[in-house]
Amino acid sequence: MKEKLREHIERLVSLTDDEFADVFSHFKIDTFKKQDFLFHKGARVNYAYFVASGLLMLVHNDESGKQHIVSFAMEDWWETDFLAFYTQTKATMSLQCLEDTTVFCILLEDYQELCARLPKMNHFFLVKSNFGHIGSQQRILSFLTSNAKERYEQLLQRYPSLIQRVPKTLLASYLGVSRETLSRLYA
Amino acid sequence: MKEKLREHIERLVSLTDDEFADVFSHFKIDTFKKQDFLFHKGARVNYAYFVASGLLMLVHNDESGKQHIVSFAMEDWWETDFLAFYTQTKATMSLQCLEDTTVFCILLEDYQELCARLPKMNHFFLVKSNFGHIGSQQRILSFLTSNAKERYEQLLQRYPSLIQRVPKTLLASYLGVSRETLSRLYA
DNA sequence: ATCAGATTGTGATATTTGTCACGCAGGGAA
DNA sequence: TTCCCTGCGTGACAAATATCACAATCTGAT
Repeated sequence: MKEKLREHIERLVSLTDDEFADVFSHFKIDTFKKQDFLFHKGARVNYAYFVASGLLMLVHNDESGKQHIVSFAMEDWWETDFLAFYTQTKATMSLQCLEDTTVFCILLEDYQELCARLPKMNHFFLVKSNFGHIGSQQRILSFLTSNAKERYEQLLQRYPSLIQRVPKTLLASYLGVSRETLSRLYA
Repeated sequence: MKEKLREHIERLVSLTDDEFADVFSHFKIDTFKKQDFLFHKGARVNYAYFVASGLLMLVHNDESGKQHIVSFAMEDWWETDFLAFYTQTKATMSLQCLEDTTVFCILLEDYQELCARLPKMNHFFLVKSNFGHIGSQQRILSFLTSNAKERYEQLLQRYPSLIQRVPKTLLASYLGVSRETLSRLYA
Protein backbone atom coordinates (compact mmCIF):
# COMPACT_ATOMS: atom_id res chain seq x y z
CA MET A 1 0.00 0.00 0.00
CA LYS A 2 2.78 2.28 1.06
CA GLU A 3 4.54 1.35 -2.17
CA LYS A 4 1.68 2.83 -4.15
CA LEU A 5 2.48 6.30 -2.93
CA ARG A 6 6.17 5.80 -3.48
CA GLU A 7 5.71 4.66 -7.06
CA HIS A 8 3.42 7.57 -7.65
CA ILE A 9 5.95 10.10 -6.42
CA GLU A 10 8.86 8.41 -8.12
CA ARG A 11 7.15 8.76 -11.46
CA LEU A 12 8.24 12.40 -11.15
CA VAL A 13 11.16 12.54 -8.72
CA SER A 14 13.39 9.75 -7.51
CA LEU A 15 13.73 9.25 -3.79
CA THR A 16 16.17 7.31 -1.65
CA ASP A 17 14.74 4.91 0.91
CA ASP A 18 15.50 7.41 3.63
CA GLU A 19 13.88 10.26 1.79
CA PHE A 20 10.75 8.27 1.16
CA ALA A 21 10.63 7.19 4.80
CA ASP A 22 10.87 10.84 5.74
CA VAL A 23 8.10 11.82 3.36
CA PHE A 24 5.92 8.91 4.32
CA SER A 25 6.18 9.67 8.02
CA HIS A 26 4.10 12.78 7.38
CA PHE A 27 1.17 10.81 6.08
CA LYS A 28 -1.59 9.11 7.97
CA ILE A 29 -3.36 6.16 6.39
CA ASP A 30 -7.13 5.97 6.61
CA THR A 31 -9.89 3.80 5.21
CA PHE A 32 -13.51 4.60 4.49
CA LYS A 33 -16.56 2.64 3.49
CA LYS A 34 -18.71 3.33 0.47
CA GLN A 35 -20.97 6.31 1.20
CA ASP A 36 -18.72 7.63 3.98
CA PHE A 37 -17.70 11.27 3.95
CA LEU A 38 -14.06 12.30 4.25
CA PHE A 39 -15.41 15.73 5.12
CA HIS A 40 -18.68 17.58 4.84
CA LYS A 41 -19.43 20.99 3.44
CA GLY A 42 -18.95 23.55 6.21
CA ALA A 43 -16.35 21.50 8.03
CA ARG A 44 -12.68 22.23 8.43
CA VAL A 45 -10.56 20.52 5.82
CA ASN A 46 -7.57 19.18 7.65
CA TYR A 47 -6.09 17.01 4.96
CA ALA A 48 -5.20 16.61 1.36
CA TYR A 49 -5.80 13.02 0.31
CA PHE A 50 -3.95 10.63 -1.95
CA VAL A 51 -6.25 7.85 -3.13
CA ALA A 52 -4.44 4.52 -2.80
CA SER A 53 -7.50 2.49 -3.75
CA GLY A 54 -11.19 3.12 -4.24
CA LEU A 55 -13.09 6.05 -5.67
CA LEU A 56 -14.13 9.44 -4.33
CA MET A 57 -16.27 12.30 -5.54
CA LEU A 58 -15.97 15.97 -4.72
CA VAL A 59 -19.51 17.26 -4.51
CA HIS A 60 -21.08 20.67 -4.30
CA ASN A 61 -24.64 20.91 -2.99
CA ASP A 62 -26.45 24.03 -4.12
CA GLU A 63 -29.24 25.88 -2.31
CA SER A 64 -31.99 24.09 -4.22
CA GLY A 65 -30.68 20.76 -3.01
CA LYS A 66 -29.10 19.69 -6.25
CA GLN A 67 -25.83 17.85 -6.22
CA HIS A 68 -22.99 18.76 -8.59
CA ILE A 69 -19.88 16.69 -9.00
CA VAL A 70 -16.82 18.86 -9.35
CA SER A 71 -14.49 15.92 -9.63
CA PHE A 72 -14.07 12.21 -9.32
CA ALA A 73 -10.88 10.94 -7.72
CA MET A 74 -9.65 7.50 -8.63
CA GLU A 75 -6.55 5.61 -7.61
CA ASP A 76 -3.40 7.70 -7.72
CA TRP A 77 -5.30 10.96 -7.58
CA TRP A 78 -4.91 13.75 -5.08
CA GLU A 79 -8.10 15.28 -3.86
CA THR A 80 -9.52 17.65 -1.29
CA ASP A 81 -11.35 20.96 -1.22
CA PHE A 82 -8.16 22.75 -2.18
CA LEU A 83 -9.41 26.23 -1.42
CA ALA A 84 -10.53 25.24 2.06
CA PHE A 85 -7.37 23.24 2.60
CA TYR A 86 -4.88 25.88 1.53
CA THR A 87 -6.61 28.78 3.18
CA GLN A 88 -7.83 26.81 6.20
CA THR A 89 -11.38 27.94 5.69
CA LYS A 90 -14.62 25.97 5.80
CA ALA A 91 -15.28 23.49 3.02
CA THR A 92 -17.70 24.63 0.34
CA MET A 93 -17.88 21.08 -0.97
CA SER A 94 -18.02 17.57 0.43
CA LEU A 95 -15.75 14.64 -0.30
CA GLN A 96 -17.52 11.30 -0.35
CA CYS A 97 -16.70 7.68 -1.13
CA LEU A 98 -18.27 5.90 -4.07
CA GLU A 99 -16.44 2.71 -3.15
CA ASP A 100 -14.56 1.45 -0.12
CA THR A 101 -11.48 3.60 -0.20
CA THR A 102 -8.00 3.80 1.28
CA VAL A 103 -6.27 7.16 1.39
CA PHE A 104 -3.06 8.71 2.61
CA CYS A 105 -3.71 11.98 4.40
CA ILE A 106 -1.40 14.92 4.85
CA LEU A 107 -1.89 18.03 6.98
CA LEU A 108 -1.32 21.46 5.48
CA GLU A 109 1.56 22.15 7.82
CA ASP A 110 3.23 18.89 6.88
CA TYR A 111 2.65 19.58 3.22
CA GLN A 112 4.27 22.97 3.63
CA GLU A 113 7.07 21.61 5.74
CA LEU A 114 7.88 18.95 3.16
CA CYS A 115 7.85 21.51 0.39
CA ALA A 116 10.08 23.86 2.29
CA ARG A 117 12.58 21.23 3.34
CA LEU A 118 12.64 18.89 0.34
CA PRO A 119 12.99 20.61 -3.03
CA LYS A 120 12.11 17.35 -4.70
CA MET A 121 8.73 17.32 -3.02
CA ASN A 122 8.13 20.96 -3.78
CA HIS A 123 8.83 20.15 -7.39
CA PHE A 124 6.61 17.11 -7.22
CA PHE A 125 3.67 19.09 -5.88
CA LEU A 126 4.28 21.89 -8.35
CA VAL A 127 4.08 19.51 -11.28
CA LYS A 128 0.97 17.89 -9.83
CA SER A 129 -0.66 21.26 -9.36
CA ASN A 130 0.23 22.40 -12.85
CA PHE A 131 -1.34 19.36 -14.36
CA GLY A 132 -4.36 19.69 -12.12
CA HIS A 133 -4.76 23.20 -13.44
CA ILE A 134 -4.38 22.03 -17.02
CA GLY A 135 -6.96 19.30 -16.45
CA SER A 136 -9.49 21.76 -15.10
CA GLN A 137 -8.84 24.05 -18.02
CA GLN A 138 -9.60 21.27 -20.43
CA ARG A 139 -12.82 20.51 -18.66
CA ILE A 140 -13.77 24.18 -19.02
CA LEU A 141 -12.94 23.93 -22.69
CA SER A 142 -15.23 20.97 -23.02
CA PHE A 143 -18.08 23.01 -21.51
CA LEU A 144 -17.36 25.82 -23.94
CA THR A 145 -17.04 23.78 -27.09
CA SER A 146 -19.20 20.72 -26.63
CA ASN A 147 -22.81 19.80 -26.08
CA ALA A 148 -23.97 17.14 -23.65
CA LYS A 149 -23.41 14.26 -26.03
CA GLU A 150 -19.90 15.29 -26.97
CA ARG A 151 -18.97 15.82 -23.34
CA TYR A 152 -20.23 12.36 -22.52
CA GLU A 153 -18.18 10.85 -25.31
CA GLN A 154 -15.09 12.68 -24.14
CA LEU A 155 -15.61 11.35 -20.64
CA LEU A 156 -16.05 7.88 -22.03
CA GLN A 157 -12.80 8.14 -23.90
CA ARG A 158 -10.86 9.66 -21.08
CA TYR A 159 -12.07 7.56 -18.17
CA PRO A 160 -13.72 4.46 -19.61
CA SER A 161 -13.70 2.72 -16.25
CA LEU A 162 -15.85 5.40 -14.62
CA ILE A 163 -18.83 4.40 -16.74
CA GLN A 164 -18.78 0.97 -15.13
CA ARG A 165 -18.08 2.13 -11.61
CA VAL A 166 -20.46 5.05 -11.24
CA PRO A 167 -24.26 5.29 -11.55
CA LYS A 168 -25.40 7.35 -14.54
CA THR A 169 -27.07 9.85 -12.28
CA LEU A 170 -23.66 10.84 -10.98
CA LEU A 171 -22.08 10.90 -14.40
CA ALA A 172 -24.86 13.26 -15.46
CA SER A 173 -24.15 15.43 -12.47
CA TYR A 174 -20.48 15.55 -13.43
CA LEU A 175 -21.27 16.42 -17.03
CA GLY A 176 -23.71 19.12 -16.08
CA VAL A 177 -26.84 17.58 -17.59
CA SER A 178 -29.94 15.97 -16.15
CA ARG A 179 -29.89 12.19 -15.84
CA GLU A 180 -32.83 11.99 -18.26
CA THR A 181 -30.94 13.85 -20.95
CA LEU A 182 -27.88 11.70 -20.42
CA SER A 183 -30.01 8.60 -20.65
CA ARG A 184 -31.33 9.72 -24.03
CA LEU A 185 -27.88 10.42 -25.46
CA TYR A 186 -26.85 6.88 -26.17
CA ALA A 187 -29.88 5.98 -28.26
CA MET B 1 7.59 48.34 -14.91
CA LYS B 2 10.14 45.99 -13.46
CA GLU B 3 8.78 46.90 -10.04
CA LYS B 4 5.41 45.49 -11.00
CA LEU B 5 6.80 42.00 -11.18
CA ARG B 6 8.74 42.46 -7.98
CA GLU B 7 5.70 43.63 -6.04
CA HIS B 8 3.72 40.77 -7.46
CA ILE B 9 6.24 38.19 -6.31
CA GLU B 10 6.80 39.85 -2.97
CA ARG B 11 3.13 39.57 -2.16
CA LEU B 12 4.00 35.92 -1.56
CA VAL B 13 7.72 35.69 -0.85
CA SER B 14 10.14 38.41 0.12
CA LEU B 15 13.25 38.87 -1.99
CA THR B 16 16.47 40.75 -1.45
CA ASP B 17 17.57 43.13 -4.18
CA ASP B 18 20.12 40.60 -5.33
CA GLU B 19 17.60 37.82 -5.41
CA PHE B 20 15.17 39.86 -7.44
CA ALA B 21 17.91 40.90 -9.84
CA ASP B 22 18.73 37.24 -10.26
CA VAL B 23 15.11 36.33 -10.88
CA PHE B 24 14.52 39.26 -13.18
CA SER B 25 17.52 38.47 -15.34
CA HIS B 26 15.66 35.39 -16.55
CA PHE B 27 12.82 37.42 -17.99
CA LYS B 28 12.56 39.15 -21.30
CA ILE B 29 10.28 42.14 -21.63
CA ASP B 30 8.05 42.40 -24.68
CA THR B 31 5.26 44.63 -25.91
CA PHE B 32 2.39 43.89 -28.25
CA LYS B 33 -0.29 45.92 -29.97
CA LYS B 34 -3.99 45.30 -29.69
CA GLN B 35 -4.93 42.35 -31.93
CA ASP B 36 -1.38 40.96 -31.97
CA PHE B 37 -0.83 37.31 -31.17
CA LEU B 38 1.70 36.21 -28.57
CA PHE B 39 1.43 32.81 -30.18
CA HIS B 40 -0.91 31.00 -32.53
CA LYS B 41 -2.53 27.62 -32.26
CA GLY B 42 -0.15 25.04 -33.66
CA ALA B 43 2.96 27.02 -32.80
CA ARG B 44 5.60 26.22 -30.23
CA VAL B 45 4.96 27.92 -26.92
CA ASN B 46 8.31 29.17 -25.77
CA TYR B 47 7.23 31.36 -22.90
CA ALA B 48 5.01 31.78 -19.92
CA TYR B 49 3.90 35.41 -19.68
CA PHE B 50 3.38 37.78 -16.81
CA VAL B 51 1.08 40.62 -17.82
CA ALA B 52 2.54 43.92 -16.61
CA SER B 53 -0.10 46.01 -18.35
CA GLY B 54 -2.82 45.44 -20.89
CA LEU B 55 -5.19 42.56 -21.47
CA LEU B 56 -4.90 39.17 -23.14
CA MET B 57 -7.25 36.38 -24.03
CA LEU B 58 -6.51 32.69 -24.35
CA VAL B 59 -8.64 31.46 -27.21
CA HIS B 60 -9.56 28.09 -28.59
CA ASN B 61 -10.84 27.88 -32.16
CA ASP B 62 -12.93 24.83 -32.87
CA GLU B 63 -13.37 23.01 -36.17
CA SER B 64 -16.55 24.88 -37.06
CA GLY B 65 -14.70 28.17 -36.81
CA LYS B 66 -16.17 29.25 -33.50
CA GLN B 67 -14.00 31.02 -30.99
CA HIS B 68 -14.04 30.09 -27.31
CA ILE B 69 -12.32 32.10 -24.64
CA VAL B 70 -10.69 29.89 -22.07
CA SER B 71 -9.36 32.78 -20.07
CA PHE B 72 -8.77 36.48 -19.93
CA ALA B 73 -5.47 37.66 -18.48
CA MET B 74 -5.32 41.10 -16.94
CA GLU B 75 -2.53 42.92 -15.18
CA ASP B 76 -0.66 40.78 -12.70
CA TRP B 77 -1.81 37.54 -14.25
CA TRP B 78 0.31 34.73 -15.57
CA GLU B 79 -0.82 33.24 -18.82
CA THR B 80 0.20 30.85 -21.56
CA ASP B 81 -0.98 27.59 -23.05
CA PHE B 82 0.28 25.75 -20.00
CA LEU B 83 -0.01 22.29 -21.47
CA ALA B 84 2.00 23.25 -24.53
CA PHE B 85 4.46 25.20 -22.43
CA TYR B 86 5.16 22.51 -19.84
CA THR B 87 5.26 19.63 -22.24
CA GLN B 88 6.86 21.59 -25.11
CA THR B 89 4.18 20.51 -27.52
CA LYS B 90 2.23 22.54 -30.08
CA ALA B 91 -0.28 25.06 -28.81
CA THR B 92 -3.90 23.99 -28.95
CA MET B 93 -4.95 27.56 -28.25
CA SER B 94 -3.88 31.06 -29.22
CA LEU B 95 -2.94 33.96 -26.98
CA GLN B 96 -4.03 37.33 -28.30
CA CYS B 97 -4.03 40.95 -27.14
CA LEU B 98 -7.25 42.79 -26.48
CA GLU B 99 -5.30 45.94 -25.65
CA ASP B 100 -1.75 47.12 -26.12
CA THR B 101 0.10 44.93 -23.69
CA THR B 102 3.44 44.64 -21.96
CA VAL B 103 4.56 41.25 -20.70
CA PHE B 104 7.50 39.64 -19.01
CA CYS B 105 8.39 36.35 -20.67
CA ILE B 106 10.16 33.36 -19.21
CA LEU B 107 11.42 30.26 -20.95
CA LEU B 108 10.55 26.84 -19.57
CA GLU B 109 14.18 26.07 -18.84
CA ASP B 110 14.59 29.32 -16.93
CA TYR B 111 11.38 28.67 -15.06
CA GLN B 112 12.67 25.25 -14.10
CA GLU B 113 16.11 26.54 -13.28
CA LEU B 114 14.68 29.22 -10.99
CA CYS B 115 12.48 26.67 -9.26
CA ALA B 116 15.34 24.27 -8.76
CA ARG B 117 17.77 26.86 -7.50
CA LEU B 118 15.55 29.22 -5.50
CA PRO B 119 13.16 27.55 -3.09
CA LYS B 120 11.34 30.85 -2.70
CA MET B 121 10.49 30.90 -6.37
CA ASN B 122 9.50 27.26 -6.36
CA HIS B 123 7.16 28.10 -3.52
CA PHE B 124 5.90 31.16 -5.33
CA PHE B 125 5.04 29.22 -8.46
CA LEU B 126 3.47 26.43 -6.43
CA VAL B 127 1.12 28.85 -4.71
CA LYS B 128 0.29 30.51 -8.04
CA SER B 129 -0.43 27.17 -9.61
CA ASN B 130 -2.58 26.05 -6.70
CA PHE B 131 -4.72 29.13 -6.94
CA GLY B 132 -4.88 28.83 -10.69
CA HIS B 133 -6.23 25.34 -10.20
CA ILE B 134 -8.73 26.54 -7.63
CA GLY B 135 -9.88 29.32 -9.94
CA SER B 136 -10.49 26.90 -12.78
CA GLN B 137 -12.39 24.62 -10.45
CA GLN B 138 -14.68 27.44 -9.47
CA ARG B 139 -15.34 28.25 -13.08
CA ILE B 140 -16.29 24.60 -13.60
CA LEU B 141 -18.59 24.87 -10.62
CA SER B 142 -20.24 27.89 -12.13
CA PHE B 143 -20.95 25.90 -15.31
CA LEU B 144 -22.42 23.11 -13.22
CA THR B 145 -24.60 25.17 -10.92
CA SER B 146 -25.54 28.29 -12.85
CA ASN B 147 -27.41 29.33 -15.95
CA ALA B 148 -26.20 31.97 -18.38
CA LYS B 149 -27.60 34.89 -16.41
CA GLU B 150 -26.10 33.79 -13.15
CA ARG B 151 -22.73 33.17 -14.77
CA TYR B 152 -22.83 36.63 -16.24
CA GLU B 153 -23.60 38.16 -12.86
CA GLN B 154 -20.78 36.22 -11.25
CA LEU B 155 -18.40 37.51 -13.89
CA LEU B 156 -19.65 41.02 -13.32
CA GLN B 157 -19.02 40.73 -9.61
CA ARG B 158 -15.65 39.12 -9.95
CA TYR B 159 -14.16 41.22 -12.73
CA PRO B 160 -16.25 44.37 -13.06
CA SER B 161 -13.61 46.08 -15.20
CA LEU B 162 -13.81 43.40 -17.90
CA ILE B 163 -17.31 44.49 -18.84
CA GLN B 164 -15.97 47.89 -19.85
CA ARG B 165 -12.84 46.66 -21.54
CA VAL B 166 -14.13 43.77 -23.62
CA PRO B 167 -16.81 43.55 -26.34
CA LYS B 168 -19.88 41.59 -25.32
CA THR B 169 -19.27 39.06 -28.04
CA LEU B 170 -16.11 38.02 -26.24
CA LEU B 171 -17.75 37.98 -22.84
CA ALA B 172 -20.39 35.70 -24.33
CA SER B 173 -17.69 33.48 -25.70
CA TYR B 174 -16.08 33.30 -22.26
CA LEU B 175 -19.39 32.51 -20.58
CA GLY B 176 -20.28 29.83 -23.10
CA VAL B 177 -23.43 31.46 -24.51
CA SER B 178 -24.28 33.12 -27.79
CA ARG B 179 -23.89 36.88 -27.92
CA GLU B 180 -27.62 37.22 -28.61
CA THR B 181 -28.52 35.37 -25.45
CA LEU B 182 -26.08 37.45 -23.44
CA SER B 183 -27.53 40.61 -24.90
CA ARG B 184 -31.00 39.60 -23.73
CA LEU B 185 -29.90 38.84 -20.19
CA TYR B 186 -29.69 42.37 -18.88
CA ALA B 187 -33.16 43.44 -19.90
C1' DA C 1 -16.50 64.45 -43.73
C1' DT C 2 -17.09 59.97 -45.27
C1' DC C 3 -17.05 55.18 -45.59
C1' DA C 4 -16.21 50.38 -44.04
C1' DG C 5 -16.23 47.55 -40.42
C1' DA C 6 -17.21 46.40 -35.70
C1' DT C 7 -20.55 46.25 -32.07
C1' DT C 8 -24.94 45.74 -30.23
C1' DG C 9 -29.97 45.04 -29.85
C1' DT C 10 -34.03 42.44 -31.11
C1' DG C 11 -37.65 39.63 -33.55
C1' DA C 12 -38.87 34.96 -35.26
C1' DT C 13 -38.03 30.38 -35.08
C1' DA C 14 -35.48 25.92 -34.26
C1' DT C 15 -32.95 23.05 -31.19
C1' DT C 16 -31.36 21.51 -26.92
C1' DT C 17 -32.08 20.52 -22.42
C1' DG C 18 -34.78 20.36 -18.05
C1' DT C 19 -38.77 18.88 -15.39
C1' DC C 20 -42.37 15.94 -14.04
C1' DA C 21 -44.46 11.64 -14.16
C1' DC C 22 -44.54 6.90 -14.62
C1' DG C 23 -43.11 2.03 -15.10
C1' DC C 24 -39.88 -1.64 -14.83
C1' DA C 25 -35.87 -4.43 -13.37
C1' DG C 26 -32.54 -5.84 -9.93
C1' DG C 27 -30.55 -6.27 -5.26
C1' DG C 28 -30.55 -6.55 -0.40
C1' DA C 29 -32.81 -7.15 4.09
C1' DA C 30 -36.00 -9.20 7.07
C1' DT D 1 -40.37 -15.12 -0.45
C1' DT D 2 -41.83 -10.26 -0.05
C1' DC D 3 -40.86 -5.53 0.20
C1' DC D 4 -38.44 -1.40 -0.35
C1' DC D 5 -35.04 1.19 -2.47
C1' DT D 6 -32.04 2.48 -6.19
C1' DG D 7 -31.04 2.85 -10.88
C1' DC D 8 -32.58 3.46 -15.34
C1' DG D 9 -35.46 4.36 -19.43
C1' DT D 10 -38.96 7.18 -21.65
C1' DG D 11 -43.13 10.06 -22.86
C1' DA D 12 -45.10 14.77 -22.64
C1' DC D 13 -44.40 19.23 -22.00
C1' DA D 14 -41.89 23.59 -20.45
C1' DA D 15 -37.93 26.45 -20.30
C1' DA D 16 -33.45 27.88 -21.80
C1' DT D 17 -30.58 28.78 -25.41
C1' DA D 18 -28.97 28.86 -30.32
C1' DT D 19 -29.49 30.42 -34.92
C1' DC D 20 -30.69 33.44 -38.58
C1' DA D 21 -31.87 37.85 -40.14
C1' DC D 22 -31.95 42.68 -39.97
C1' DA D 23 -31.27 47.43 -38.38
C1' DA D 24 -29.10 51.01 -35.68
C1' DT D 25 -25.13 53.01 -33.70
C1' DC D 26 -20.47 53.77 -33.06
C1' DT D 27 -15.48 53.92 -34.37
C1' DG D 28 -11.40 54.37 -36.81
C1' DA D 29 -8.98 55.28 -40.99
C1' DT D 30 -8.49 57.76 -45.12
